[in-house]
Amino acid sequence: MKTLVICEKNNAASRIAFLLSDSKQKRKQFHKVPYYEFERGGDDYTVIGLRGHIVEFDYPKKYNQWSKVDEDELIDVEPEKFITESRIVSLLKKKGKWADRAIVATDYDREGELIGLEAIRILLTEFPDIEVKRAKFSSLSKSELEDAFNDLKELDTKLAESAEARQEIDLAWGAVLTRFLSKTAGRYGKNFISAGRVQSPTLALIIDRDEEIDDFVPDPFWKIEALLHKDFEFKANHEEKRIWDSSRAEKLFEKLDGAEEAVTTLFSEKTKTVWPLSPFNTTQFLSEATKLNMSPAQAMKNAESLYQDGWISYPRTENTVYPSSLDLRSQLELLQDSELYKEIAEILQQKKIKATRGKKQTTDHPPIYPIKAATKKDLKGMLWKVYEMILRRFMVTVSPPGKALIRKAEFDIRGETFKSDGYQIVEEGWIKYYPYYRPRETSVPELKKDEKVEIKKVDITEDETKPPNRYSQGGLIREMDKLGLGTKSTRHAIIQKLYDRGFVSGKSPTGTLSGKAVVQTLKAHADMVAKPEMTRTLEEDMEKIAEEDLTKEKVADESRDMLKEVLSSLKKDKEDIRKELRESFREQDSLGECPECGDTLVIRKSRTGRFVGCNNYPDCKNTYNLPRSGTVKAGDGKCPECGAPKIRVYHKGDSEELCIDINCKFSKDKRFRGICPECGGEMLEMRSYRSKRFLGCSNYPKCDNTYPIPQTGNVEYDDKKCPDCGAPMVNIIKKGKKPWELCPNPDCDKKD
DNA sequence: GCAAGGTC
Repeated sequence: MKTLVICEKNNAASRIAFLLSDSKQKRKQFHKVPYYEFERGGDDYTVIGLRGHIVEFDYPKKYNQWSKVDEDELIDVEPEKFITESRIVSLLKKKGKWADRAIVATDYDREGELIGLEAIRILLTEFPDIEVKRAKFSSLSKSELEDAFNDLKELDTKLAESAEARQEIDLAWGAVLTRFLSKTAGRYGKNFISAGRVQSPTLALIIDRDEEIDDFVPDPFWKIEALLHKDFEFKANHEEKRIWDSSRAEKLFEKLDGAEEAVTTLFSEKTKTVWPLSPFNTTQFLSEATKLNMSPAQAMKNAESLYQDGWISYPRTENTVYPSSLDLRSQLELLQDSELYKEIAEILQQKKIKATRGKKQTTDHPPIYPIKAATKKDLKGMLWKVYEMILRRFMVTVSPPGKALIRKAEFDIRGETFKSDGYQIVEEGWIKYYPYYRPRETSVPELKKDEKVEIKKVDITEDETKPPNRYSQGGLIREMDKLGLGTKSTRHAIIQKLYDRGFVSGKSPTGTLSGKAVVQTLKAHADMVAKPEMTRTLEEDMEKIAEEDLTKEKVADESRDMLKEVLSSLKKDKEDIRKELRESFREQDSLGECPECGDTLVIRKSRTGRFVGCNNYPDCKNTYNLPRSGTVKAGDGKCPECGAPKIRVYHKGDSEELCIDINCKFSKDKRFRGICPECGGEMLEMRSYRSKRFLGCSNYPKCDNTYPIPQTGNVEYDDKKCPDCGAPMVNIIKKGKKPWELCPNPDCDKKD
């Protein structure tokens, strides 16, 4: 029998072929798509890896013009499937012609079932006689695979259909709401306003937290602290940690002022085991990566690249328990060739190597761990940082626990009770391998009951209650995980999307005016998309579809009816929504006040690029040119030269403040680097379309003299001219290196 | 120029 095996991705295909053939598989290619062939039990096998979904679910092309299609009409349009991976499809067809049987061996989950079905549908349209089977396995181990292929099941079309229901619902709600909001606010092109089942509740989380912080009213309180001394200085707090009443605090302090001796009334100490951390799954990895100063999206990008190049295991996993098939000792031995060989050697000295286990145990993939040893020479920059964190996390999970000494002491000072809590690491264990975790230690000396302790001083300090913290990006990933929003593969991208749309900004995402306005509109008219419940209901419905208690059609129709109601409510208040959205976007995009008419200056797009225009156009025709590259935001105040607003231009890594009028003296002075030796004009520092900096003559296009300057390091100028060619000399200042001076002119003889 | 879900 000729068997075609269909896998979720090439990596899985290669491994499955390897394991089923006892490494006798042959790798082949068709239009650069790899596949694998071997013989097993007298049958011929071909294994193909897909690339996740090979078709895209979308509306027919003729509905692409937003202005020509009413959203009401769109709700009832039946989407189609478009092939997105044509090379894989042609390989499928070529092998379909050859095969008698197809075995779906994609990931054993809902989306995997649909990915398999998509490939099968393509096969069956041309070769309806192929027998279809499903291999169900939850890890890519030899024994599981053998079992699965010896006991083939049927493809679960109901499960796949439940995933299709999700696709239909997500597209309908996403497209209808996105188009309605964008059209209503007049935001077209890449300025569109989006909404969706996952992104909108996530945005609402951020906005809600912002509101909590804005509405927070701090409550003042006082605390009284004694500085004691035995062997060393340590602190003791009054048993009332927060004293709300100022006069009571005052009285207490007066009572204690001048006290010289504290009497120990209680002392206890014990040691506590500090257990090592559990293995990394995607959520925990991304959340930890915040400590590397990386956004989840950047961390994921680096992890994917490490995975592609064979340094780490699959980075998209929910699992926090290593499979029993992973030999921890030999894995550590293998990793000894890495930068951290010394630490790994220490860990290997344990008689027994045992790994910690996290709470989540799934069988999709193993937790993230390093599969190949790397040194700093192999990996640079952020890649190394991410690899090191994954390596150290793996080391920690197989390291001995630490020990902490916990001391509690209570004192009597003039009839008042004071308390000290000590926490000290006495055995580092795993902690020394993991610099990302630094416990806060406080020392309390060994004491005896009734022992008298010297008081250095007693302090009273005023403090106040604090609002909750903003979500860090890592914290947001954890919250989404908890609420079931998105998946391990999509959460980082969803957060990135909120940034890209301008709904949030800052390192810890904070809502912008437009983000706030969008959430407000959705809460008023489409409450369900702004809440995580929509996902929860959808999950329940999908389960019912898979179990045949509901049909996909029924679920989709009900959802469409709900969407219709939401849309009519939105339409009823369209004018209010328009006002609200426009106002917030105008304020957000504002670069300041127009000096001609007092209205708002905003960035406009033209065919050739961008410029600043007045919101009062056509009544006010005031415009300004903008630099070609960089992100432009409102600056701080007005230009001292001409009174127009200042702007701030952001480039990767730095920013500069200029007058909105780049031809104004203020802007020119800021960019002035010397005199052009060709025409006597001014050499200004400029940026190319790609944000590359260079020196250009202010008389362009009359004079086209330019000089390249270094892209890294700080560049300074000191009015010196090159003695040879007259170009302004450039001083380059790089971290850890002596500053050096150079002539930027590539044609200059003095260049060295 | 729409969503979210796979994967590169």
